[in-house]
Amino acid sequence: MKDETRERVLRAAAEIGYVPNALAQQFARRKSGNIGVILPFVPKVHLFSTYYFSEILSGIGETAKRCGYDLLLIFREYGGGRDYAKLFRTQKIDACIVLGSENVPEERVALTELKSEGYPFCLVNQRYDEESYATVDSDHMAGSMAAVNHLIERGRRNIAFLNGPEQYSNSTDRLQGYTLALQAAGLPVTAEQIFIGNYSRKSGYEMAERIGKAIGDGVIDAVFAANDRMAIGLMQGLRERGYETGRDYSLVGYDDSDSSRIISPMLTTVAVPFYEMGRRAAARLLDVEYKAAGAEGELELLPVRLIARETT
Amino acid sequence: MKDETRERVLRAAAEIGYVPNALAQQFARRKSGNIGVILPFVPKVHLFSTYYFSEILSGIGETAKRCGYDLLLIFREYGGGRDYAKLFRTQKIDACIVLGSENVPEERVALTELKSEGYPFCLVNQRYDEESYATVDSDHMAGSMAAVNHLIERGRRNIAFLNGPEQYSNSTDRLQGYTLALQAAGLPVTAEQIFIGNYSRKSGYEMAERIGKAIGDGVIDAVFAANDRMAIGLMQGLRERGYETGRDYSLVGYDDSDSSRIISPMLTTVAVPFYEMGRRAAARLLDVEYKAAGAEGELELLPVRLIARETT
DNA sequence: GTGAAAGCGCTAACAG
DNA sequence: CTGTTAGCGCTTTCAC
Repeated sequence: MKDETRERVLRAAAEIGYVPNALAQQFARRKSGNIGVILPFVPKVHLFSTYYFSEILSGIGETAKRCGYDLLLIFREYGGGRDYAKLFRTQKIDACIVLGSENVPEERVALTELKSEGYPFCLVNQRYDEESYATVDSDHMAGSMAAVNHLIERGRRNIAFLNGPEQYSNSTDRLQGYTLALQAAGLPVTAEQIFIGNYSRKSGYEMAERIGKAIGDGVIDAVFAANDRMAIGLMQGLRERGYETGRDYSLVGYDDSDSSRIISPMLTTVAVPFYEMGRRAAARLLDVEYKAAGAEGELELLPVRLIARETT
Repeated sequence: MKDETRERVLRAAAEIGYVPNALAQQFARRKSGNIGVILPFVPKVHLFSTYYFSEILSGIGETAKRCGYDLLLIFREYGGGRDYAKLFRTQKIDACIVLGSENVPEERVALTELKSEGYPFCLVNQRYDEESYATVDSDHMAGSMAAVNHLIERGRRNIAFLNGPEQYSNSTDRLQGYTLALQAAGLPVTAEQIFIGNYSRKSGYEMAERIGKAIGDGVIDAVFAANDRMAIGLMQGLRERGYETGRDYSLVGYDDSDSSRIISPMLTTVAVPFYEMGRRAAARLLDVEYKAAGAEGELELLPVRLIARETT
């Protein structure tokens, strides 16, 4: 339109103190301008305390802001439903990112529904091999192989694995990486070397009883833990039993969380680009340029990096 | 209305798969149903990584959900404006909670505007003595006194204080508590004993040079740090210089963060009810019952608790 | 207790 | 390029 007209309108608007009403805009446009972030229910732990979510969320926030979207937080609750599609039907959100998704029946139902109804969504840090959803994940298989290979290079031969629950692709990916690395090195993979926690520090701590015994018996000389929290809990538990990293066993964690740098000895771990994962998930949903750039594949796998520190 | 009518309507709605449109509801009601949470810009640190915000946010989320509100995250950006009032004018939010507020001119302007226009908002963990805003804070003066008294009881006499920037009431409150406790014990308060960091681990780490020297000179035998992150950074820095807690100095942190339990030796600290603070702030804004119960005062001060651990 | 209708403040489509 | 107008899907008010 004519510059002068624009001027005139703008001036008039300023004069009467006009401010557009976002509610009316959203209504008329039939777009909420919100991107929903679905957060899992984590009992006891106040969710964000986990480094993991915090970083991803920050990444999402950065991109959402850049694209003119607001971030709507959806807290799932204990035993609460997963009617993600309803959020779209009621138009509360235009797109959504699912964090902490887990491969259980009701989650699969919810995601299938989202997909079949054509709502834009993206998973972060969880893959479903049966079904192809837009996903941003990191290469945890490679990360796990790197962790185990690192232990092998350090001369360790009896490497235990402290994994998380199998409903997370994170866990199964790591198991695969662990197994592959051992096999490649010609080392046996035995069920007795594999322990399952729940990614909490407490579960790592409690595992110290069994793992400590195995170390004492000389059947384990290193542990690869599927996240830093469990690694740290384990380290503390083992210390109480008189076992020290370095002297009695080597230890590798996963996530490169703040804690891994704080504890002593500092934890060797695998750095995951959580922030970047959040950014990409949001960009895929919101950023026209990013879409145009052809992030074709349904699954993006980001590289991870081993960070060698004192526990190895 | 008649039960039968209700039934009939509900049935018809189910039949045609009717779902209310939240956008239209919000528009017609002139209520967004959103509570905004304003997050400070923290350079470098991806905000949520801080235990502090994570906990508060979880508390807000719990209450918002209970009251039927959604949580809209507002990320401030570097150098970005603080036009909080605009969020209300555009009707994006019905109420808001300001996290990480800091006493600087432009923030005061923004808050004054909110108040003068009568928008409902609440500050968390930051007080303004000049102006009375709805606020939920913890009793950091008492917490600091408890920390310092604890050191005194342990026989320490030359207690340094590693504080944060003065634009946070947190910092000034702690300074006051520190000062009061020393005075009550008849100990001198000298400027040489007071150090200022910025609440980051790095700033604590860097302070180890000066504090280490003071310990070496025998003029300091204990440090009270205004948060755990700085305490931990300091501890690491001092360790590199050959000073160990217990043997060479005592140390008290603040926040009772996860990290305080993870490091070794475990950090004596002050527990702050962050989660509860978030809950209350939200309840004050949203919960009719809570309002009715008469949370009259503009300022709520929650109690904190000293947690004695190994560093003292 | 029920039905009808007038907005809410914008967007988008269309005529001038 | 500009001005006009018909909705968007609900809530609320008002008759009945």
